[in-house]
Amino acid sequence: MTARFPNIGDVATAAGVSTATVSRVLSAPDRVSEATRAIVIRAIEETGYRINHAARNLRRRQAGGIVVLVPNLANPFFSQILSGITSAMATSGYNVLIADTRHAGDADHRIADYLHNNRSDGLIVLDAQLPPDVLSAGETAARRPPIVFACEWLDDDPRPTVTIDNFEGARLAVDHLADLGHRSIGHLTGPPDNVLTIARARGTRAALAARNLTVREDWFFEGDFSLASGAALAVHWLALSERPSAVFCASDAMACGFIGALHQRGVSVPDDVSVVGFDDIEIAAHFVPSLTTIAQPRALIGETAARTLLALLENGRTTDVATSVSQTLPVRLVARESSAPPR
Amino acid sequence: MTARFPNIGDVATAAGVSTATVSRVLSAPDRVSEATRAIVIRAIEETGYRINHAARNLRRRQAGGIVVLVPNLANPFFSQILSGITSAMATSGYNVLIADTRHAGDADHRIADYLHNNRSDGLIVLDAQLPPDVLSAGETAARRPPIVFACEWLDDDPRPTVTIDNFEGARLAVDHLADLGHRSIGHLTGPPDNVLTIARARGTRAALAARNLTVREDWFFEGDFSLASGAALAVHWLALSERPSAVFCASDAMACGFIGALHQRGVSVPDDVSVVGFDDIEIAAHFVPSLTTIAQPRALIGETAARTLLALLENGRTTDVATSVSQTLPVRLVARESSAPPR
DNA sequence: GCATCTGATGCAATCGATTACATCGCTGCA
DNA sequence: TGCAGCGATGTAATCGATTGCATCAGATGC
Repeated sequence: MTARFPNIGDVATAAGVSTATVSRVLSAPDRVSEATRAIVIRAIEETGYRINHAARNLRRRQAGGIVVLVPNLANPFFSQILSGITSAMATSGYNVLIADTRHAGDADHRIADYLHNNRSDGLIVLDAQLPPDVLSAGETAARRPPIVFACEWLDDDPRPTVTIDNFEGARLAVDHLADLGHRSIGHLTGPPDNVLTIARARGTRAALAARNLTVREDWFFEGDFSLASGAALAVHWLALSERPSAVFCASDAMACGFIGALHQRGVSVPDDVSVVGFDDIEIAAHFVPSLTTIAQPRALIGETAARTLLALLENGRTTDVATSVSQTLPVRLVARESSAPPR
Repeated sequence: MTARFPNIGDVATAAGVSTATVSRVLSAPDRVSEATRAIVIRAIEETGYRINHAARNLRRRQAGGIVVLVPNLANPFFSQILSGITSAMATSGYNVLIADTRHAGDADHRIADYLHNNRSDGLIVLDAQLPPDVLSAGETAARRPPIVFACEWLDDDPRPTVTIDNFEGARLAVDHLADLGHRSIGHLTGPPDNVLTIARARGTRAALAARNLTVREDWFFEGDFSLASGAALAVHWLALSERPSAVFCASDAMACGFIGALHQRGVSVPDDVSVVGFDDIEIAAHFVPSLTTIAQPRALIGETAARTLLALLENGRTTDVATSVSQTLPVRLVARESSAPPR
């Protein structure tokens, strides 16, 4: 019914060459004489030929795409990392599939499916809390596409990882508050088994200790990085008989939720309590009050992860060098209105 | 070097049947006797067989995925729509590719590539401001995969579109402010050639007129939906000799940017000026002050668009019915702290 | 002038799943 | 008994690009 799309054979006929030559013009232009190449390119344009990726991928025994496993697409923190990934992947020829690991529709078997070679050529994993059997570097790993971890990581895992220095970030936050004169500092954490939570909480404890400030367990509140959890923890904080004069939140979202809920209850930031966030998401600079936070180079994290994966893929095609590098990107403190000297 | 993955032939051998039967178990289970089906399924499990999508797509002459064109991945407004789309697509077998149309890496030719049938089986377009030749329903359209527009649309375009009632949303916002007693109401718009901008501005003007309130052109400010533009327009607003007592912003992001910048300059919301946003993004409820806004059913928009596209794809396979429906989803006002009676 | 080499190109097998068509065995009816 | 009909299954062509190997023309060397 509908006219067939031109295929490589049609181009070959139009150019008066064989399909092999057309294919070479597409994938290895150097192996074709300049004159022939020009003719073929013209024929491609005239026929309106578009390469059929399914056929190419089948023959090349590849999937043609990489998959990004992200814990929560709706979190603006991740969208900018995705931006960096897609930007770095744009010219590579690989498709970028994004899968929300916490999403109902994306059941476990679906994720496991992505881990299979003929579904994707590689993965960037932003969620290290997936079931261990899914991510383990175990025996079936040979059948799996290469994985690059970003933001989160698995302890003692040899695979390449792109992270920031979370420990240092927490130290910067606590030092900043201590420098302002705060002696009582609380901390809102992420989910307890999360590596980021652990690293940031350790950094917080270490920095407090280094400043000779007491580490009070009842000033550590367990959240989950979300706006809602920050708001919920504000209620717990208000219920304390003795409240810290400053709170370091393990994410900007929690910080915003926390400040918002305090505001609803007539508690003012930074007058009544100073707040420092983590991430420097876009809203941080515009929040009321604007949010002091630890900035992560989000786009750079994404780009770096993507480039590392591309290198792995390239490597896999040629030699079998085990490219395993861990890259730690810098964080910095951005001081804004939400932190001030205690009253 | 690496052991080959089991293919459909290996499964056939293991089960003692032909590849055709295995294929039928996979794609048309009804056409295989129950006994054989059980044997084949066992063989699939034993061999660890995974279907090769490249081969299937090649044979079926399809791309195996749909593409979502989104103007800005980093905007949280879109991420929830994407959530809805991926959720509705999860069980369909189609991959979901996300392309950021405003992103440097995604040049025009790349987008045009997606518009070609053998690159994607269908598109969901959230950005109606792409170059007209890219989206036009013109002569080459037959060679193109079906398109569903969502959020934004092209006027007089026959293709299916999922939107909300922007005109009504603007009316709700203005009526709310008028009900509170505001007689002078300004409006921050999106980019001037955007359909949403136009519809919301028309709704604003109509509602003002219906209330016998003057429509003052110097109280209409041109933004671009972003946080930064909201902040920039706050400066312009402050420069007015006569300021409206309320401002309706065409996006929550602009509203937050606007309020944040006013706060920096000592102007308080809602005491000095009431603000209403549009979208009800997650932060709206947690902002300081919490933001009165027009809520859009974001996940539902995504799901509806996805389902419409799936219906189109299904249709295309059987009959050639021109499925062309426009669906308008409801909006509602969420009153919060940022709007109050004028002083 | 002839053998050899090199670069360009063509031939044809191949990747793995699907599906039109053929086949086979069985039931049921005349 | 014979044959149509039907459900289940097998055979083999097919989708479109890639690539190992063969071929060929022209250049180079002796």
